[in-house]
Amino acid sequence: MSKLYHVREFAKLAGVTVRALHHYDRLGLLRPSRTEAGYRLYYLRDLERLEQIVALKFLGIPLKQIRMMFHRGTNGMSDSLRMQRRVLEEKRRLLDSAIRAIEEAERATAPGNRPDSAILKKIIEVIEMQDNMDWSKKYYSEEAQDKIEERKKLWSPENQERWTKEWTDLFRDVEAGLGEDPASAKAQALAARWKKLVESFTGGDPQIAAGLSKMYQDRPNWPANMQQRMQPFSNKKVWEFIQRAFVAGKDPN
Amino acid sequence: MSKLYHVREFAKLAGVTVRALHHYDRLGLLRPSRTEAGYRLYYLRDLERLEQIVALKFLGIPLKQIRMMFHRGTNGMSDSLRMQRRVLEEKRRLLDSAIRAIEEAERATAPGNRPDSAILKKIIEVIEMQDNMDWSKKYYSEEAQDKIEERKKLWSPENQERWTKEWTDLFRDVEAGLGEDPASAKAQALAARWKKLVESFTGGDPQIAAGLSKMYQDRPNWPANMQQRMQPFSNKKVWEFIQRAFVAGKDPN
DNA sequence: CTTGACTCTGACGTTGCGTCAGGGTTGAAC
DNA sequence: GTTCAACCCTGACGCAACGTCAGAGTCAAG
Repeated sequence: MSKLYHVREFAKLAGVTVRALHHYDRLGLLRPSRTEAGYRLYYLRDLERLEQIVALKFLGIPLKQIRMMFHRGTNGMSDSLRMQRRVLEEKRRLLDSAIRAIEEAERATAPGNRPDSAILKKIIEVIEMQDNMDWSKKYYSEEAQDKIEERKKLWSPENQERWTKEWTDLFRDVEAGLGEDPASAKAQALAARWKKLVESFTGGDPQIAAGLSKMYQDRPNWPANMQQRMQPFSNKKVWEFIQRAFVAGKDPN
Repeated sequence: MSKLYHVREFAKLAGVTVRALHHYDRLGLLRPSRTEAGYRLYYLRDLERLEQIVALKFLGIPLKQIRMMFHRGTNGMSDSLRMQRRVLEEKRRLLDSAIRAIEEAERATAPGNRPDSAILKKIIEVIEMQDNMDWSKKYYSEEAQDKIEERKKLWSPENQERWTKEWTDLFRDVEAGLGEDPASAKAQALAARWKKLVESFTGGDPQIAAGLSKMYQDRPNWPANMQQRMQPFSNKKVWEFIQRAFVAGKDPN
């Protein structure tokens, strides 16, 4: 009874190409029987197998692994699926952030036809910010993360540029004044500028400030590109000077 | 001034591998100068280029296309990005449905360690339902789509199986009774069963019914696998008979 | 001069087929 | 019996973005 199919028929039946069937045959995923002349012959029960292959492929599972799943048919299916789900979720994370990067760049450069370089700069900026956010997350409590999300609304490109400039300037000024007495008016003025800049990030929130501090403590474990970007601010003497200035300011006897 | 870098240094600086730099060189994406001995030498300005490449690659744009974007630097950037966004969004759709398929299969087979074949069956079922939903969408109005979403809650595996069986049985019964008078009690009973089954899908909603009708009219354009699945219900005489029975039922003089 | 740390090019491997190319098979029409 | 269209077969190369040797040259230090 059970009808026999030649490749083309069978392929159409399952919605795949002939070449794919050849491929699965060679990989040992689905081996049909043969006519004397060597033509492939498929039975209907092969269709079930093929549908399973197609389904697992749709889930992004590599053919070799599919073969293994069939081969040593030990019920490892659900484990494989759990793993695959995590793989796919990770892929989705990356996809999402790529899409968001394009969206933000489009929004930011929408008015007027900016030159390509401006768009690219924006894209790079967004991507970098995303993965900075990503790894810096671990330093902040859940609540602090939410609050940062709130404050991100203030992070316009102009503001970011301004903050960068202010930090650079301040750092240079402190470096130049390292000889001063930390309790001096000059040093206190620098400390005040410093405090204000920190607050422009924390918004005065103590939880955000706590996370920021934790992050700073963990400098040695920062990813390479972050260390790179923080290079201009790596002079330890500056940090120590500001630290002393704060102490001197708080305890004025 | 502007420092010169050897491959390894430069690669570390940008967070890519040496091999990748070789590759970009060969593809003409980033050609460094060379020492007399043939060693690659990178300048700092090459870093900017490289960062752009990495960024575009992150967005999933193929290297060849990146090269073209640089090469004929005509401001096609924003167009490329718009296109790429759509590509990525499509990918995300597929990813999402793969993830949903796994999730649903896990939920459906969670209690107890089902054999692999049961899990696979569930996966296939979910995938097929998803893309049926996908293409059938175009036949329904927005409102009808929402209502269908509502009614999908009733689509338990048991119900689906039951409906399939009832349709198959009914179709067979009508086929057997094609000789009857459409106005006869027997024919009217069949028509009533038919009507009830349709309503089990539409829930009596006229908008859903309208979409269903549109879909039926468009049979010739159904995707192959759907035609395949509808094969058992393709006997035109059955549809015509039911049509006549409905007419006879409505107009009983 | 040797050694260790780099660098170079060339070439194969990976993933899932698409796409020829060269050559049999089959069933029907002439 | 032949011929023709329509299929079928098995290689083998191509694609994307590098990873991974392999064999060989370069450079600075000891």
